[in-house]
Amino acid sequence: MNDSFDLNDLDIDSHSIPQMDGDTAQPIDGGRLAYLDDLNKPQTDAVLATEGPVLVLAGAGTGKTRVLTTRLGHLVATGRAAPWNILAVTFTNKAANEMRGRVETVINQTAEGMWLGTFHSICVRILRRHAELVGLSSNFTILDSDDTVRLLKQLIQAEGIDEKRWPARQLAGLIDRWKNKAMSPAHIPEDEAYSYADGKGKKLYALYQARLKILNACDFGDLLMHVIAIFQNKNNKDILQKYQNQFKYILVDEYQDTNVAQYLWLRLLSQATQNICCVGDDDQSIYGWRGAEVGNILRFSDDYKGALVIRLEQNYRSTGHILAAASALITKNTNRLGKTLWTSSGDGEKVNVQGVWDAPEEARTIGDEIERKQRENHPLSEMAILVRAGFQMREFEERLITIGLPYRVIGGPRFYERAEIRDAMAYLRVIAQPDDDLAFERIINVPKRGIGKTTVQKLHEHARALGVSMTYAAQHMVDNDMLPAKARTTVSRLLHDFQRWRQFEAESGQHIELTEMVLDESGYTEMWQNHKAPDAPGRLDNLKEMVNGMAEFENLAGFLEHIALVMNNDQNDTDEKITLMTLHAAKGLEFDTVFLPGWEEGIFPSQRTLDETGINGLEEERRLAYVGMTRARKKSHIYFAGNRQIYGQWQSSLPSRFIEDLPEEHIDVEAAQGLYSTRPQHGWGHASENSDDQVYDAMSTDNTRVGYGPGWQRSQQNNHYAQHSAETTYQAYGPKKRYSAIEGRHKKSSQAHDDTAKTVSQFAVGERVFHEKFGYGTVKDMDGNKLLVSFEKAGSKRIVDRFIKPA
DNA sequence: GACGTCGACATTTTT
DNA sequence: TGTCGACGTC
Repeated sequence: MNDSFDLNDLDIDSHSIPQMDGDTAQPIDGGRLAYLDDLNKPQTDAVLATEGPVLVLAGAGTGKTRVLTTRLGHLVATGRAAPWNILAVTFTNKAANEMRGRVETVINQTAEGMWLGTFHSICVRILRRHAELVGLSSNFTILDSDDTVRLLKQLIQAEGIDEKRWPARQLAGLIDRWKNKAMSPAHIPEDEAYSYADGKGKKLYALYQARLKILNACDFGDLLMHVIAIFQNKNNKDILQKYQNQFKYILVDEYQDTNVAQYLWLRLLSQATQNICCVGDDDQSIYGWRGAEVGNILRFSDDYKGALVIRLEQNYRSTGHILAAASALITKNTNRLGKTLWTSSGDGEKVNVQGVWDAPEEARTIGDEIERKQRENHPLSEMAILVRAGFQMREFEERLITIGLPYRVIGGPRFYERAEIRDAMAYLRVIAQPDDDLAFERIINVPKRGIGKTTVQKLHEHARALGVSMTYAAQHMVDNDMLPAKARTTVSRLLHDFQRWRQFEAESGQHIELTEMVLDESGYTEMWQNHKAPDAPGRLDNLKEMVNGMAEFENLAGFLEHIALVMNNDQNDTDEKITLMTLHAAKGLEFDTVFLPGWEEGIFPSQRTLDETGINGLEEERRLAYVGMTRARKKSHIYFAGNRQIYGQWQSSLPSRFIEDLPEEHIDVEAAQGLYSTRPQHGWGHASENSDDQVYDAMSTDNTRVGYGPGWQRSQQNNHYAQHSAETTYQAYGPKKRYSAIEGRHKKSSQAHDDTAKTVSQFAVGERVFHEKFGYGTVKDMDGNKLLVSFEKAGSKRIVDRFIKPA
């Protein structure tokens, strides 16, 4: 897929690439090195092969991070390189932080000076030094995707393009993809330019870049692109050479996730020494859709002649059956380098594959299994439910709430994406960088100061006419009396405020005091104090949290940069909770038990992926399945439902083809006799002898009936469950007393929580309560600590009282 | 500026 | 079937 760019075109070939003779990658025979003691042979080789290009193919659970950190430590400990001679790049800040911590353990000293960070953070560091070479000043702002979209929206409007037909988001995606491929506006081929607004894509891209320059801003893609441009510019060859000389050893984590731009960047930096060690696993490449090129890792040996390829194949994580099933699955992929994972930890338990009637039953089954394991003292923190897509989560959340199991969702809205945080940040950004129009515009009327659309429009036009930023234009308009009296006073006051804050920052450098001052004097805090929305106090708390968090940073600039690059929400709570997240988010993590629901055609593999990217997409989906299965240490459960509601429509579904990729000897197929093996002729079915409590639940979950779709008739012929379901359907519409009668039976089945059920709840019927997820509601009924709450927005829910607060 | 209505849309996501 | 954004009205 790399034919989309051309090395000659991008001028990489103007620098000669020295060829290695291959011998330089031999392990050296040093004295006894304690940190090597616990490494196996290939791991040791990977650490010791310091010279020349090395590709470490690290299968899931084979001790990749350990090799990386030991290698880094080894380079320093043996004096091969000073910390600042080492460049180690990762994709996420989390990975970078973890690596830093572990390197320090290995070498028993701080890794200070080492260039260890994400591609983006390292690029920022380089770019701040040479910003003027790409027309920026060194205090440039880093825009996030939200800013980018808002900026593009303005440009699209200015071009008179129908924003409905050609959404800004789409253009943002397109530009991002171009940047991932290291394509500047000049590089966009004609046919690609036509993929947006009848050929205006290329022009808008150019306009956007021009606008960014005026704003003294960069988006994420630019961080890489600008550095590449600087490195490739013949007028300053010395800069690339300087970095090539400095970085004697380069390490790259998750190499399979690199995109074209990152690949080029690495090639430019590594050409002189060829001392580059890339670690990755082609079988875990799951980010092709956001620009990652598996081809980079597949091609490594061609790119770097004489490269040493080391395979880490001993798996220390999963037991035999899990590993064998996952390995069998992944061998169905054609485009891979190939590894044979093995373990010495014994067979363990087979992978459990289970068919269920529908999504509610899937959630119930998993909930029951979690409770069963909990009774056997398995910690909740060692269990995870991994879904393909976010919409699958809801079912599980509701079930876990109903049965009272604590859970945590990874992903979702992040701290720094909250409106109040972004507003506060916008004030700080304008202080730090007056040209930051996007920030200025965001808060010009927040809190309300009576600067409406008209005034903003005038500022815009004036700024464009003068070719300056809005802050400057505003000052100009105030000075030259170009605004109506009222607007003039307000704008003038705001500009004065900013000047005062800027001055305070410059003189005192007290960024925390500054922030408190700004939030107070701007009236922002007051705005939320007076706000009557139920979440207003929470927002004030978030602001406090932000201010507290600032203590970690030396100054305002440091803080702003951190926020721009580290948008993560440190969810380091180690509480006893089940983890619920997407398969993508699970990469790199591990749990004793993993639940993998929704293995159905259309969902997993995702129909959309299949439609859009065909066989490559299918293989990526399969890798995702592989990633999911290999997260489990001891037990992996796979589920598929025969019916699922999609966009409100009941649809019958077929088990995922990935299930058929799993060898029979490594799985046990439960409660689905004649179902799994006879797909698809007989459709699916469910042959379990269901107990009454499940019938109750099938009804209570949607309060009317269980799923009813084309699968229904087929399943009726051969199992009890369909009959129960039929009865449930009837009951649901029947007299209400049946509800509580069956409820009694349900209680029997969840003994794990019956101890709490005997306690008396602090709440009373009729009391108004609040729930984090469902909002406000009223207690309608109670049974011990289980309440029936009618929520204003979310409808009636049965919830254990510890999830509820008094309103 | 708060609120209601209508229509489009509906994977995965880090920096 | 639900949500969210855009738009229009009081």
